[in-house]
Amino acid sequence: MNKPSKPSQPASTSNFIKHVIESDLSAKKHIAIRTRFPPEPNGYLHLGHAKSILLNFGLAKEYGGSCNLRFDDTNPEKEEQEYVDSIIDSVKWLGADFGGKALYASDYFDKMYECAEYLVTSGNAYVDSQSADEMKKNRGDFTHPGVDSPFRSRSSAENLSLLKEMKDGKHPDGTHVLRAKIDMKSQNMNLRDPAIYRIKRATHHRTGDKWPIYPMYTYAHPIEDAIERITHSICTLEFEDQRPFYDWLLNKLADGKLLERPLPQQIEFARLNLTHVLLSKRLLIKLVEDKHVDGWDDPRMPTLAGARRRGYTAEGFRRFAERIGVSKANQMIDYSILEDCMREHLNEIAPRRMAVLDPIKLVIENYPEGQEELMDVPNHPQKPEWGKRQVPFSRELYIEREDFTDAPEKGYFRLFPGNKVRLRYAYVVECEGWHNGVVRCRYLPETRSGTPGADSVKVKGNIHWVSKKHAHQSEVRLYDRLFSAERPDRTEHLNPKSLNVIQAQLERNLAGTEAGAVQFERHGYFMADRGGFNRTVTLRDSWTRQ
RNA sequence: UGGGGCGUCGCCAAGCUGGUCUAAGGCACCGGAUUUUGAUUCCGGCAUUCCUAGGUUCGAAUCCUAGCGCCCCAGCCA
Repeated sequence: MNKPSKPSQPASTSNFIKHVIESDLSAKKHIAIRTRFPPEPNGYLHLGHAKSILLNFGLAKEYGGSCNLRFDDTNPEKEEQEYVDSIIDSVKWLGADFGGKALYASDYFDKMYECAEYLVTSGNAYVDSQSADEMKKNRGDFTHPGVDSPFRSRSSAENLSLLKEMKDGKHPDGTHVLRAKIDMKSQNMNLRDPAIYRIKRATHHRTGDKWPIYPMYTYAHPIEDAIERITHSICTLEFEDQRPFYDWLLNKLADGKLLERPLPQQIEFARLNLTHVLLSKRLLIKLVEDKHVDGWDDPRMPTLAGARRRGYTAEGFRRFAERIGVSKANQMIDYSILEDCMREHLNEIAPRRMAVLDPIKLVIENYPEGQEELMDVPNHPQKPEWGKRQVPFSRELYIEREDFTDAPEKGYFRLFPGNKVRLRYAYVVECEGWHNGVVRCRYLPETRSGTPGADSVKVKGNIHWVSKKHAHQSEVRLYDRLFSAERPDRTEHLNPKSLNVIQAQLERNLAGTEAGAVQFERHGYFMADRGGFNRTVTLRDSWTRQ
């Protein structure tokens, strides 16, 4: 018997973020690092978020620092408590330690507003009263510099009273916006006086109707980081152009003594791209609303809630994150890598069971009618310490339709007339033929597993079975990828065969409330869910692949 | 088109203050061994080459120059 696999211990490879952290630490810039995972509560967490979560929390753990879970709830129109709850749930499930207390950008609204007044009085921000269209027009484009707003030169006294009026709800939505005063001619579009506060009469899921104005992400995020004393603010590549503003803002505010140094540093990495999955929030919502799937936690969904029901494990995700690494080069990861990580972990933790998914009957003609035996079956062939269980054996069994053929192709070594095969953990049988949909064979009594004669007859094939009389019928959901296209971007790419619900015959030990992950031998890993089993991932198969 | 990034084996990815790089590791793939899961495990193989072309140097994936390719930016979204 093989030794249990040793836990794969990938020498945690280095990456550019670790270099920055290590040099900051050795330069004593920080005594300990603090990172953060800052989702907007406007949807369910998906596979892409897993990379970010594992990166941020992983770094904190590796360097003995900490990592905050912070909701970036600055746009009340899109955000809901339902999302907050599901996000917390998923983050915990992934095993991330955020100290048990989630933080909220909305808790800093007062401080942010105070900072805004400072910016206005120090001449670094102004209230613009152009329409959105005018602002857009005056921003210019890649080749043309923007032009200053006619309101750009308002006095700071006027700006301050206008800002206060905005805050006090004296102006309708869209009539004014607070802008940072930087450079309308900057080559970086983000520095052409970015909007930092807008008037928006929307009820916030936490602050209710207290605020008629809300800070923009661009403005809020750096302040959130600084307030929480984040040392390394890790985000995805598309925010690179935002970094100059991040630094500009924080330095102004630190100069004004509104924030403390050392200031957080933004670092960008490439987001996860996976083949065959779609992570666009808009389309994910469409899948749910148009009932292409059964909710956000449908096991086919690329959400963490769905992955969990599918049977994916947090440890599997950790291995995945370790495998794919972190860099600034856009990556396109094949979905099979994720599956392989799950398979690798499940192989270590899933007890083995027998289940016939596509049953046909097999009758052992020379086995006494009415006789039953209990076979000792190991719960995990590589882990004898997991013990054995007893599985009833009798004259009539279910076997897998695929395990019999009357016209064997070259290389096929399972059941066909004249061939011998072992009924796993039981006897070797010889196939006599096939009649009325029933496979007939004779068993060799001396070959019972575990007895001295077990190996007296050598066979290549080894198939699983379930005693017909003792079988436990159950619903099993076989999942395939949701999208057949490698890079799906519309519902037309949906795989019509992504779900196949069947009634399977399981060994009776699978009945009842036994939970968690199991391996159906020779099939794959399955997760008990809602009265049945979900196929998490199949076993590797070098035969049908040929 | 202006700006910001990125380009090392089929997919990721170390290396990038020049020599120990005829380039680490993982996945995939190809052998071969073990195996009562065509699974697992084990052992072996797998880039004279680092987007291209020049240059600097005794010596370059690492420095310089010029190209090429891909990604991101013109929300009162995040």
